[in-house]
This record gives sequence, structure tokens and C-alpha cells, in this order.
Amino acid sequence: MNKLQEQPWDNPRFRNWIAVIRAEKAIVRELSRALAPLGIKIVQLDILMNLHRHPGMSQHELARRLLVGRSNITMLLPQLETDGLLRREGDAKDKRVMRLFLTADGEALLAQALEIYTGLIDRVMAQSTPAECDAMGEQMRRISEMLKEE
Amino acid sequence: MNKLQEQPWDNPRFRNWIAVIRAEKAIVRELSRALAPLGIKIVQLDILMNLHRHPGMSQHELARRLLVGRSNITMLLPQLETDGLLRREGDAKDKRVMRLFLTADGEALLAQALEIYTGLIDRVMAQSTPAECDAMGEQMRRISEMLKEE
DNA sequence: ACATAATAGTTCAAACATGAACAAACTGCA
DNA sequence: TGCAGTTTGTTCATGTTTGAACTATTATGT
Repeated sequence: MNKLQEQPWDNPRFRNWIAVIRAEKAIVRELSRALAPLGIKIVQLDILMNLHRHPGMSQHELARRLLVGRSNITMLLPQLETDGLLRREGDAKDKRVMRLFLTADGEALLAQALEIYTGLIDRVMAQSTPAECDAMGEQMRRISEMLKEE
Repeated sequence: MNKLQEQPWDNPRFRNWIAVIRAEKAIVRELSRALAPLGIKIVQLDILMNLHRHPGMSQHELARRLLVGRSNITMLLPQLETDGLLRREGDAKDKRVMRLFLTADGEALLAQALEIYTGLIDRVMAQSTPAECDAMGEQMRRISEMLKEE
């Protein structure tokens, strides 16, 4: 009963998972290249996106959403702030928290970046029918849900 | 015609892609935790897996498969070598290339790690029917194929 | 055969992310 | 009120990944 006799790569589930990783890496790589002319990286786009959807978000909440350490946010923000893409305001009631807002420049850059991002995703997802794409999305959401509960 | 009026998160394709990222991050995080007791990280498991399937692989080829810089491999190998998990042999015909092989210890550790890995993937993919899972794998392979050609 | 180009691996500095330790600010309960 | 415990953001040391420059070796074209 040697486990290596039934190799993981013979297991469809495993092979399909490997395919997910590969595709994800390929897309991330392509997106990085496509964003380079705008002078931003993917993490920074993630920040802009989150602040657009949830203006006034705290750094802690931002870190949590991005699945990233709080200290990482602290290191990332100064650049975006001096680039004039966002501003930080001390919360009125709780002096510990900093509330984050996009500036007009931030919104403008975000719009450009999103055009690139959605363009890429549209091209990539056009490899599947809308139904297939939705089914895949559903599976992924179930997975996240399952792992969140553990 | 303001692009932000049709927000990307209203686009099903985009939302489904976000779901992919989230699930992938969650799985990677979980896998990291699960591998910690064995004293290896995901990159190192990737290396062991590749060397098991393709003994005698060169460092360059390994880097290409892992979608990682060559220098990264150079930095990673010494640890694995002193841990006795793999050995490096100079190629007989081409003195530039180093051929990589797993040791018995490497194979043994790989077997343990794969049990953890496939266990996790099985649990995660059990969220979908085999047919759904295969469909997803197919989509992902098409995406990788498409991006490779560019 | 020889010059030129390409390739494998290494080195090194810089970019980036992480987690532990910390200060300041808040909460809640006696 | 006041004290213990929690939370927010920062700092810092550490570890990881990268890309450019370098050496050594091999391939190619004339």
C-alpha cells in the first residue's frame, strides 16, 4: 500500500488543482506586465479597488481584506500618499485609527487600471462559456467558504 | 461613457475571477500551515515534486517549470542539499548544467508531504462534483494555453 | 578554426512581505 | 474612577524573491 504507487498527478482532482495554480500564476504575471506602464503593482491596485468600494476604510480592515499583514499596509501607504492617490485622515472618535480615502487622482488612475484589469479578465474568461465561468466561480466560493470555517 | 458606471464587480467574469484568487490564497495559506510540521515550505515541496517526476532535471529547467527566477533556485538548493533531500551532479556532457536528484530521504519526505497535500486538495475539491472539477480544470488549462501563446 | 552569440549557474543589492515587540488609545468591569 | 485587557498602527529584524551583472561553458556561422 505505497501511497506513491497511486501518484497524485494521476488523481484528477489534484491535476485540476495544479491547472488552477498555473493559470492563476500566468494571469498574475500578465497583469503585472500590463499594469507596469501605469506605475502600480497589483497590491496597490488592490488597495485602490478596496478604497473605491469602501471609502474611509481603516488600515486594519484593509489588511484583513487583502489577506496581508498590517505592517505591510503601513509600508505600502506612504508611497501611494506621496503619489497623491489617497489621503489618510485620523478618525474623529478613535484616535488610533486612520481612515483612508482615494483622491481624484487615485480614482482616475484606478479607472485606467481597471480598464486594463477587466480587459485581461474578459479575454481570459472568454475561454469559457458564461455558464462554465459561473460554475467555476461558484466552486471557488464554496471552497473559500469551507476553508473560512476551519 | 464613464467606465466606472459599469463597475467591474458587477461583471460576472470579474467576480468569478476574484473568487478564484480568494480560493487560491485560502488553499495556499492552509497548505503552508499543514506543511509546517514537516519543516518545508510550498516552494520546496514543488521542487521535490518536480524532481520526483523528472529526475536529473537541470536547475534552469526547474526554475522554468516553477515559474521562478533561476537565482531563486540557486538560493533554495543548498538548504535542501544539506538537509539531505536531494543531490546535485554535474552533467557529464555539459559542464555548465547541474543535474538534480532526490535522495531516499527526499522521496520519503515527499511522500509524507504529498499525503498532506492531496488530502487537502481532496477535501477542497469535494466541494464540487467530479464533472464540475474536470470542467474547471479544462478551463484553467485553456487559459494557461492562451496566455502562453502571447 | 575563430569570433560571436547564447546558455547555465552564481552573486549581490534592492524590493517586498512577515511577525514580534512596542506605544498610544480605547473598552469594560469592579 | 482605575486597572487589566484589547486594538490600531508603527518599527524593526528577518526571510524571501527578483533582476542585473558576471563567469564559465557550449553552440553557431562563416
